[in-house]
Amino acid sequence: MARPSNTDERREQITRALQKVMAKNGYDGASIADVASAAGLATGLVHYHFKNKLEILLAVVKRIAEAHDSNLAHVLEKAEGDPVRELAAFIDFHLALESADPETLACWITVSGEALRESRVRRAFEGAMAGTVESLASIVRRGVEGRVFRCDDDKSAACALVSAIQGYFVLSATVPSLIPRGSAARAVRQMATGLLSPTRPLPAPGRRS
Amino acid sequence: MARPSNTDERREQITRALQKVMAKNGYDGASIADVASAAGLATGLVHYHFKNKLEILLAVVKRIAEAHDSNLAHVLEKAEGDPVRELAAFIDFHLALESADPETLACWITVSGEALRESRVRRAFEGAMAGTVESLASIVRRGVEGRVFRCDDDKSAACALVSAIQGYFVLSATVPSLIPRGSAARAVRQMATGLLSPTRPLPAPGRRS
Amino acid sequence: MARPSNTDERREQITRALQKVMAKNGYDGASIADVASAAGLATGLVHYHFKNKLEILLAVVKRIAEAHDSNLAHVLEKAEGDPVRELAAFIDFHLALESADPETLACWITVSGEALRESRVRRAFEGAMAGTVESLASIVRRGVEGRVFRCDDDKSAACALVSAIQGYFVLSATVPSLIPRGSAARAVRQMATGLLSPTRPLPAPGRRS
Amino acid sequence: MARPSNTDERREQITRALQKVMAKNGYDGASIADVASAAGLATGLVHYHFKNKLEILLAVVKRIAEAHDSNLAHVLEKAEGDPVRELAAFIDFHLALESADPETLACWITVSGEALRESRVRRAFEGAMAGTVESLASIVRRGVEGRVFRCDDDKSAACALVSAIQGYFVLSATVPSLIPRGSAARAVRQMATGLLSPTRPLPAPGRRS
DNA sequence: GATGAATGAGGCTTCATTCAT
DNA sequence: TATGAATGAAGCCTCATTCAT
Repeated sequence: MARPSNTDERREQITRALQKVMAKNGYDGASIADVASAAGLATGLVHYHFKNKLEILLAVVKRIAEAHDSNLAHVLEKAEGDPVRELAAFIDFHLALESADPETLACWITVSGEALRESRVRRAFEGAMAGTVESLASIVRRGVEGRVFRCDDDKSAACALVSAIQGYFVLSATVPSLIPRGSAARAVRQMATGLLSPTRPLPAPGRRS
Repeated sequence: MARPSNTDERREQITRALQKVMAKNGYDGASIADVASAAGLATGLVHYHFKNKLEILLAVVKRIAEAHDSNLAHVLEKAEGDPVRELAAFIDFHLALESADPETLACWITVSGEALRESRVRRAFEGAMAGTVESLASIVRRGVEGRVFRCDDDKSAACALVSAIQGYFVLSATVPSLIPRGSAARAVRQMATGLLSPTRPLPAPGRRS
Repeated sequence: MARPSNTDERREQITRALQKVMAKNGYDGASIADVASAAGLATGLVHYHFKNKLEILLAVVKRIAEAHDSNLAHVLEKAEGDPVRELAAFIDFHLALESADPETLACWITVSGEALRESRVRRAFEGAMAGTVESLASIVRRGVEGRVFRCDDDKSAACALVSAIQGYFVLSATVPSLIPRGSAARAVRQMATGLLSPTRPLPAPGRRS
Repeated sequence: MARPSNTDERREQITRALQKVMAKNGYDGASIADVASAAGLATGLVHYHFKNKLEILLAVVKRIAEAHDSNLAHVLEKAEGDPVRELAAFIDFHLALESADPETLACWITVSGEALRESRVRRAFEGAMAGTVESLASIVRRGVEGRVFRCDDDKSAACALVSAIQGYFVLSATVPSLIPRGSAARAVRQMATGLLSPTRPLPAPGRRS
């Protein structure tokens, strides 16, 4: 008797549309009209499915974070619990910049900018970053336990590598020509070496040492 | 009878004002009215001294970059040409986050966001980043020449360390609680070790090894 | 197979809901969505039972007027046809403000505002007021016939007392603190005294003494 | 050197415009665009001179109240301190409805409606009503002191007459045909008679006189 | 140089009403 | 009857920029 609810689809559509528009125009530059039109919907419908623009942004952050976490988990699985290979996979997963989705990248930089001033965005951003840092810290910790890494502060080490990754995101999204082609993952692997003094070299991507 | 031109003062006032307002509200969120009021000037005057809002932003970028470069140069001078001490000084200069000016930090993150979509901002941002990378690359190069570092790609190494620094900027401005207190400089020094295999340890700040 | 029509119930539900919402938010401030939700119905259903928002408002006016008239009639019955007691009952019925339903009161003020500009609301409002005035005029008339009142214009007298009552409605709904507690009915009874068996006239303006 | 400020004129223009538009369309029905166009100004200018729509409404209330108070004071002056004449003048001033400005009248009813739900409007409305009541109460008090009135509660009496006046406002603005032509002032004068030198009281409800 | 009023486009949001199911 | 998604027109407000003085 009633129309079946398609709210979830619509919300997904709208979220995707904001992500796309925001990557090009920024958050403030992404008007609801733009978003609606990118989603192929009427303007009013956007506010039927989202209370306001900020909620869409939060949905975008959630969306990106969830996709990231799930992809990362998938990649880590292949390392079969070996911290050395996990670390390498972690780095390569994040810094295969050539094959990265530039839209998501730009969006993420934009999100970090909004996190500066909107507490709810900050919270969401923080959650995502904390999760990523913790995920890496756990790899480090297991490596230390297994005597393949040496490190007295896994949190700091994880945070440093995540910072390097985030910094590469910024550079590759804004001034990619500054990054020698293909150098990112390799350099971060070397930096990880400095932090963790691994007993055997970190494997390069694709290679299964 | 002509009044002495005070254009430079005014431009400086306005630039400083945008920097302040932008740190809190972002670039789009910084209205000319806000800027004028923060500068203690009338609205109309802003557009007398700047063609439009973008020009003020470019002036802000220039201002921050120049202050950065000059401060960095000053800090490096104290290392008396010793690449090892210069590298340590470079890292400490950027990552003494506790004493950093949060306004400038937030502003810089914001600028990187604008660089994503405004070509002139991107160019200015790129210039600043390129200068910083090159400055570090030159330290590395001289270290390699003097056999205190080992590294076959100074550009990549410099870029990696600058990325790490930029990443720490983002994290410290948005989710500072994620960074173990005081860990940033130390961790980056260790990462530099991995990149450059220095013959003697990088000195901690203040210590003259 | 036909479902028994519940249109009347639904219309009543919706009408009650508008009355409630309107008391708090005014007519323009009462969105159909608010009304539907207050009625526990789906939005679309409102327009199934009412052509448009105005029709609901008219139903509200009708509802309030009918309840008023029926309650008033009931109260007057107790006076057993004695105009003096009827008059007192009429006044007390309207001005027992302490026990009045504030929702209906606010709603009535709001209706009077809409009557200013919507002819159909005005007509409905006018009908209600005319009925009330006539009901009071009839009491006065019978009092005059029975020599318990003196008054040569029952319409004017009734209108004056109804005005006083309406004025008290406005004040008690907006600035109740201005009305000395419990004074309304008493004062109007005294005013009725003046109208219906006056002692000496106040001089008209311009006349001295 | 600078343009002379004309803010006061503009604010007055805008306030007058809202009063005019609001009399016809109500407060919610008076769009800023309507107001601007009625004032012969650009839309944006309205918000340059007023923070928001509510502030304009408050200015309207203030405007009406001040004009009222000043006109009333002027009228009362002519009564040369004689309470009896002052009372008559007070009543006639308010109830010369034939010569009243219908725009202001409608506006005042509308204001009372907004006072129901907006605390700042309520405060302003209350201030105006309290002033008027007090002004009348003071007349009554002096009349009692001078033995020309009998009344043990000047506040209640003043409030009753002001209610009657407010009620006449409502009726004359919405259903003028209900008021016998020219009866308002006369009837209120008679009601004042009842309040201020009553002969015998109406029986309270429940009592069977 | 300086002031601050003026302009008008455009942004976010709300809403009455319609419609497919 | 009932649902709730969909539409698109306004409405309020902000703002970069211009301009008269």
